[in-house]
Amino acid sequence: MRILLIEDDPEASRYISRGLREAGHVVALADNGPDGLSMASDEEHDVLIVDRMLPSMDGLSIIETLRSQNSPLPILILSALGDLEDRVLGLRAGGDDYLPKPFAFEELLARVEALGRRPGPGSLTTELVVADLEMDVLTRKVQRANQSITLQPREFRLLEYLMRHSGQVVTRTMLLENVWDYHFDPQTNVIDVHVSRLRAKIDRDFDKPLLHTVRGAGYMLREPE
Amino acid sequence: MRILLIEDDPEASRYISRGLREAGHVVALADNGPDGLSMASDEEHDVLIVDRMLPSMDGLSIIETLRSQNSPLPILILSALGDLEDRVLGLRAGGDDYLPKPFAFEELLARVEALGRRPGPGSLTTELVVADLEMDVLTRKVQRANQSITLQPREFRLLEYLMRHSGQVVTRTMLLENVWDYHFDPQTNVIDVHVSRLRAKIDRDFDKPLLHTVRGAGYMLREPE
DNA sequence: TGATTTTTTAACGGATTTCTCACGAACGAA
DNA sequence: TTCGTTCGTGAGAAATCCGTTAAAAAATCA
Repeated sequence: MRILLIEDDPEASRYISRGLREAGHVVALADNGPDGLSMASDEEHDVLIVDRMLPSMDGLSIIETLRSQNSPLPILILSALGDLEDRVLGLRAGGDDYLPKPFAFEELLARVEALGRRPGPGSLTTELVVADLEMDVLTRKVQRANQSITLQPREFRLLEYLMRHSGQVVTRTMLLENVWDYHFDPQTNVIDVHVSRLRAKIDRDFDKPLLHTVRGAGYMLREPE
Repeated sequence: MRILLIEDDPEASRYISRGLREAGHVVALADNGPDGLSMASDEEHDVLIVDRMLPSMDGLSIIETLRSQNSPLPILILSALGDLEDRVLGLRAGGDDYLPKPFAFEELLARVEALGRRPGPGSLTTELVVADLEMDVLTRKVQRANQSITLQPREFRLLEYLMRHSGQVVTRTMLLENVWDYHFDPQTNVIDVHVSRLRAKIDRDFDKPLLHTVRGAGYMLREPE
């Protein structure tokens, strides 16, 4: 795997790159923000590891710049700040994972490899189609049978997730995790309520329902027979 | 993957175990330290997830005890304490990875799977086949001889478990643990009832039965001669 | 800030699923 | 065969799950 490491501290840099190489990866180094950014823009790498704090250009700025250029590169943020708030900041800026320093090298390796394995955000399609239901993620337009449908933001995320997993059963846990960003069970029926409203919009006025409940398991969006 | 979870908070416990099961793992639960420790000593698990803070016996003590018994079990520590000192303590005690609460469920999953040294969810078998009986775990479709079969959720779990252990005798205890999440004997014939109904669906209308009872021992799903 | 929109919670009914119970059948040992 | 045990099945009871509505809470925007 080709990994780009942006890290100003030479000692940390040597330690990390050495370990990654031993694990069979190809590592490129940048010891400052601007250099790192231009290297990252080349799209020659599979994963970017970036230090949160850099002298000239902050790690977060690098991430923001890359994301504004629509770079799909998976990014792991290293930081001396371990608190939740900082984690959230990093992930909001467009980071994919966050590792507080100091860390066990194994942990770094596991996360980097996990990031590299998954298809980056850039590889996502922006136009989703299931039967006569269509969604354009960029313009946020949704149509069924060429009739335009207006969705609330949460309904939109819900439908997007269902469409990206059409033909599969989507469990409640998956929805909480990916549509609500809840990492616990809220003990309420939020999901049911939103599914109900979504149904009213995409299924009620049409012949064949697309959104099916799989009792005891979750929901499934699928093409009618 | 067989995962042992030691967690006293029932809500967290339910949430985590449910998600792990949905990802295709087999989860055993302990809600206190001593129970967890004795279960962990059985060497029946591939990964241990343990809460750092437990009422009676601290998570760290469990880890230390296991390590002193030379257990090689990979251990993931969950903790509300996110600071460095606590991480180091945990890893020193013999933990392999450390995850501060709150966490994204997918992060937990990725780490657990990394620890278990198995390729991620992609390689999990989602299509099970025994003779002319087929199950797709993702779409929840079950067919025998290309005839579609509708199962209730519990029947589905039961059949999935039997198929994943086809050719082996599956005991009642195994079923209670893994299909019902019971860690005690309910003193009723739940299992018999469900096996009976499952048989009606997968065996009754077909020539060769696949699901056999092994008197005094349990059941076995296997290919006909 | 206050008004409006959006999301979440709560309550309840209906439907489905699961469990329990009772009893009969099958099995194996003497 | 007979007896004790284990297993299978049908039917009803109990528990659970899901959908809807309305109202409260939170977020957004002017």
